[in-house]
Amino acid sequence: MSSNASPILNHENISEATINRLSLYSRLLATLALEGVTVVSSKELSERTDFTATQIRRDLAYFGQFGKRGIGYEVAALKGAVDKILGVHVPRKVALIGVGNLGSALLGYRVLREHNFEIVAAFDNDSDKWDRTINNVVIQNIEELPETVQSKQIEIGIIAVPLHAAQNALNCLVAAGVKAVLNFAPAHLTVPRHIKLRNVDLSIELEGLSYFLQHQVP
Amino acid sequence: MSSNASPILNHENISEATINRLSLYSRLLATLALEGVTVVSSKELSERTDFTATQIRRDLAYFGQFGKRGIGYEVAALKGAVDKILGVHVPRKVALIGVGNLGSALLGYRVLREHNFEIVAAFDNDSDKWDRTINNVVIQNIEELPETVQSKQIEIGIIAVPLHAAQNALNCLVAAGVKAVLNFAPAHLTVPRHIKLRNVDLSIELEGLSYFLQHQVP
DNA sequence: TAGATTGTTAATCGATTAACAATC
DNA sequence: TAGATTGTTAATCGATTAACAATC
Repeated sequence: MSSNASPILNHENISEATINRLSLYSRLLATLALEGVTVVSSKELSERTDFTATQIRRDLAYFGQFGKRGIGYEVAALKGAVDKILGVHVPRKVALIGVGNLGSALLGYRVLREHNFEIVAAFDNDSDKWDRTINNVVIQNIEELPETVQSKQIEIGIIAVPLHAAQNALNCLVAAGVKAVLNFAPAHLTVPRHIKLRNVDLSIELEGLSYFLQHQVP
Repeated sequence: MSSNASPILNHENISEATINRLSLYSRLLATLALEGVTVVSSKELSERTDFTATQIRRDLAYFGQFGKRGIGYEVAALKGAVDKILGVHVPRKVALIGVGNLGSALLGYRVLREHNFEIVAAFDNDSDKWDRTINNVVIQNIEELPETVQSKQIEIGIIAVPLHAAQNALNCLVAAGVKAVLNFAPAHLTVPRHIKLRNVDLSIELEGLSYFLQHQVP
């Protein structure tokens, strides 16, 4: 009745590339479900992605056996399994550091909510902003961060401060006890090993495009 | 006088990982220059990044010889060389597809300008928006895209439309002749091989954090 | 049963790292 | 010269792919 067969093994060594691909599989499976597809083979999945059928089967096999030989994968069940592996259904509480243009936008950003990330506290070092409310979140003094992380059981920090303030924001978050950080500042930040840092860094994307355009054969 | 020794070899097979690291080197070198550092060794660079000294020397060696044995690298010269490899100084013209919240924000976004990406045309399929001007860019009917790409020598498309319209936007851009695309829609898009597609996909970052939190040893 | 497709092993490929000769 | 550090080769490591037995 409850969740079935597939025991999600906690292999230590799943590569980040594999996890990123799982994200794409989840999205593709959602699309297929909308199209009314109920069963899909690794070959069909590969035709709609950049990945080989073998790689897809390999990625899934790290976590269990989800298919039927000779048949393929049941779309809904596989989507459920992948989402469970990713842990996307577990709600996560977030502290936002920096309530400027970007930070304010993030407070109302649907994609965060859709992934069960809830911003439950926001901080800024501009005292004029303290006690103002955006999207039901009160802006606080950064000094209150440790206590708030504790009392609200916050696991994640989002950095939306200017470049020069980013490393300090990160240090505050780590000291306050968050476990993971999403960084929007275009800065190279240093984190202790037990903290997961993910960068949303437009600069890298733009420079990647520049390189491609510069070096393509005309 | 003009640019010196380092002939930037157009190796076919530089990995994307290497290019992404070059971006970070560029940023780190900028920081070092601000700090007044004029010469730096690969060992010192490695201490301020996640990368080993060997890997840094290896990455640079793909493109030429930039250091002095026994000494290290001259910060300003190396930054110049890396930026030249990345092609960041070459101005690029951009067409924006989708002038909603995100698209409007991108029209005024400094990071694009700082990387010499100039949005010179914007398109939307809402006819109410046509002929309105944002940041000196007139919003056009998407049907005018091919002609505009041609006449304005646009190389890059930015997709800022809702999920369901993203693949169509991409198809239009490719048909119009752009060479590279930056996609902000959280969609898995299909491109011909000769087009470079880079995704700014918050979903992947969020799901990566979810996975980490779900599977970390407590 | 015959055909299809998975899950997995073994082979290959590519990227990282260690080691070191060249040289400042 | 002695010490330091690069650029590069060879060894290692890890990730992808090919091949195939298991099985629906």
